[in-house]
Amino acid sequence: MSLKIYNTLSGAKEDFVPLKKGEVRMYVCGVTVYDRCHVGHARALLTFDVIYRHLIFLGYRVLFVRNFTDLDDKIIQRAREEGTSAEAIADRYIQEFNQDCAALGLVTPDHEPKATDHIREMIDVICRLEEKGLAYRVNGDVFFSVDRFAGYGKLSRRKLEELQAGARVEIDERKRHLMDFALWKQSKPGEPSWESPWGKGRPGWHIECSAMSTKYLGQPFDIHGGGRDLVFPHHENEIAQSEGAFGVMFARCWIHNGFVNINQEKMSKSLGNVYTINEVLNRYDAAVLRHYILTSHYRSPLDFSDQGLAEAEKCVERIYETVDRLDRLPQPNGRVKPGGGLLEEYCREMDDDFNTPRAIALMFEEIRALNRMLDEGKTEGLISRRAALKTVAESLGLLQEEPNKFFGKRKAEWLRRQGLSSESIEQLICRRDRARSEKQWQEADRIRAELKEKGIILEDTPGGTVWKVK
RNA sequence: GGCGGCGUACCCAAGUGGUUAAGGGAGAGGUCUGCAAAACCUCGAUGCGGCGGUUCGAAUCCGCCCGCCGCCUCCA
Repeated sequence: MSLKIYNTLSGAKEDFVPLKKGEVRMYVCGVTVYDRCHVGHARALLTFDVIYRHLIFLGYRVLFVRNFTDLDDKIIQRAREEGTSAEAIADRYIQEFNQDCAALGLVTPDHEPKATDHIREMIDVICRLEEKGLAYRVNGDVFFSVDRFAGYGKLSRRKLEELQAGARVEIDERKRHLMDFALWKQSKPGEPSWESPWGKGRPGWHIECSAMSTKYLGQPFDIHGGGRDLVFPHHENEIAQSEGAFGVMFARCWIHNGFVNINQEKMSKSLGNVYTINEVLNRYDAAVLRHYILTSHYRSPLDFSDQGLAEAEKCVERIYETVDRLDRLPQPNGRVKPGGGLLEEYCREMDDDFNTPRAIALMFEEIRALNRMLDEGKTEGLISRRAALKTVAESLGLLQEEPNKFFGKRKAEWLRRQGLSSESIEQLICRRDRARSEKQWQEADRIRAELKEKGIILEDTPGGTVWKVK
């Protein structure tokens, strides 16, 4: 049993063997901080969060780096529009990003380098490229010379001729080859700029990831990830720069997540169909969004919809309900060894290119089995199976809090919106219980209907009446 | 124009050569319950966009066709 990962570089699932035994070095392209993050970002973040969690589950030490692109045309433009500095824009959206990540329950990378903190390193890489004849200057700009790098196109499986034939890029006459790209740009007035061997300017987009990944992870390193859209040109160019500069392989395994669509269309600002993470999390628990995203395989396109979110919410409630039931069983002292076979099956599915839909299916099969045991009062093996279920749910990041807290949050939020107090509800429940004990069913049902009007559902359990939100 | 992907039940979504095509949601029937709710049980695609082909055997491989999408330009 071993981990297999689909490697964009080879176009096939491969056995994953890290460079150093027991240790994985992973770099994931982060965000350009010029606006709020949307569910597309959430998918990328969650995909690599789960990949990270599975690597940890397998017992690897993981060194995880995710960058911030805080230097970019869009940031500069935004700053101009708002009459502020690029730095202020970047800072604001880094903060927003950190809030989103915390709300999503993501693990924190070991390093989150910012491009602007690594100008020196980028300049060093560009100098190396110049020395090797892979870069050339035009006035204050420096370009990478794609046809001097033999492997250009190997990640996106494109040939330079094909790119040339179909390119719709604006032709920059100063470039030797149409696909040459900027390593360093001469700064225009009012733009952020740094001193360099080529005069005042700023780095091109791709060079930051080459410089920062190598700084924190060395070269080569094990996993490089990001959204599908980054395959070309971003990652292709990173490879060209890094392998060109250092003469050794850059990243060994490339992982790319699929896109989020809205009604079969790409989510984009121009189409006006963007859901921000914040908007979704105002309406649903983070586990709901996570569950929704993980029920599709990470490489498939995912169609985002309100109906999908609502369904995911029911699934997540089911998980928490079951864990809640299980948690009422005795809690033995000391560690319980997870049992029942779930862990092995879970591992097998996740080892197959992170098949989270299958992993979730297994979890629900176990949930059904455990609920049945609880219904029938069978307890043999239940404690260890509970431990296994929780381990799996935690490893997927779907179970990050106690059921009480999960349901409590929803109740509190509902009460706040409805302007109700929990006391008033408890009171009604008390009255109903009294009516029930006196077999005044009409009165009891009237109170239940009254609460239902307010979106509150009652459950009469052997341990008393509990209430839930809708 | 080049490259790549997708089309599985009412909806979402696994499965990529071999017993009865996962799982979830919705729906129907049932158990439990004063009645409910939750949970559990049962049912649900003789068929995997269409047509051919390869094979003892295909949702799964090949060809063609139809429909949809992405990348080639900033983009998760």
